[in-house]
Amino acid sequence: MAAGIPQAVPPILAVEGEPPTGPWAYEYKWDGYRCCLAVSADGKARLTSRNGNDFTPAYPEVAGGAAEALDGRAAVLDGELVALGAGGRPDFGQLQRRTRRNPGARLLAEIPVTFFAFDLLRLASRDLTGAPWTERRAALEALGLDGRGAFAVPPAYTGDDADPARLVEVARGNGLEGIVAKRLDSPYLPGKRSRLWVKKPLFVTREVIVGGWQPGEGHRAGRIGSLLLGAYDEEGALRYIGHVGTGFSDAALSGLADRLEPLARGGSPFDEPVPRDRARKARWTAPEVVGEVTHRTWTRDGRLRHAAWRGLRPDRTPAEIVLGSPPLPPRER
DNA sequence: TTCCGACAGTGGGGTCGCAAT
DNA sequence: ATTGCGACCCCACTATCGGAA
Repeated sequence: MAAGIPQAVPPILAVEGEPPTGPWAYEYKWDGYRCCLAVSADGKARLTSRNGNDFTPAYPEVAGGAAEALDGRAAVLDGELVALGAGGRPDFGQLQRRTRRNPGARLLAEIPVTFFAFDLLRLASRDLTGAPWTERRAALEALGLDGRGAFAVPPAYTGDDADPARLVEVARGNGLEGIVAKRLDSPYLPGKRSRLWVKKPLFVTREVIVGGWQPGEGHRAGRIGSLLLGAYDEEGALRYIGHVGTGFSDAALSGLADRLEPLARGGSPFDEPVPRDRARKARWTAPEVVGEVTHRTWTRDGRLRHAAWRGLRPDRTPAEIVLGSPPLPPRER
């Protein structure tokens, strides 16, 4: 451990649920890497991931700019490392393109990252984790970090500004992940999942066509591991839109196996190539089963990101499942 | 008694580095 | 040179268990 740098604090984790009303603050939920930034008084800094890995070398503009931004004050900050893409929206795919070990200068220039500081856990020698959120927030804002170098202090809404329903709508309209509610009097509980923070992520519900499946492993060996999903484009071609491997109960898994078994066929039903490592393990089926999934966004390659199975849609026929039809807005869940 | 939080284990998309082919 | 694999990141889930409420 380098001398002088305060120890990283494991992040407090939010539970998922409806944002409470009352003595709560609301912030937007940012799509990036949750990180702890610890800075010593002599300007040394370390960026630590949620699982305790050292991200300092991968994002030198954050650690390197910390000393200047803090003007020689030792501090420990909780925040989200975010890559801002088109329109200033967080772009997780861009963030992933930044290497961990050997960040190249070219990539650094092309993909700037910003550290969104949203909590202050230590300032100089003072431990703030036991202080209420309002006090920590005031101390964070007093640091004047917002807009300095790679740093931002995203807004927090309290009092009259604090209308979670409206903030959810704003988040939806701006392509953000959702909102997080934090109780005004809450201390910071390092490493704990706590009801003091409540996150409300946004999801899209989408109907999909099942074009095959992949066997499971471990305690799901001999059963379905994941489903290969598709949808028709406007030209009537069945496009491959990714996999879903979670959200099934044991009963749903068995039901799906029964439903898909008579539809087995030798080759892919998709009208475009499925990635080779996926196709290798695939068991193809006729594209006759329609189901429903939730997901957050699309990847650059047109795959569902963070998809979860919701259930069969026997009321729908595959021909109805067309991409490019009016997209459903993200739905609250 | 019920409920909640923590944990383990399954699955996804993605990137990078390294070893095997 | 290509491929496969693991280690990381983000994440959504199910199933289970023990302790708190």
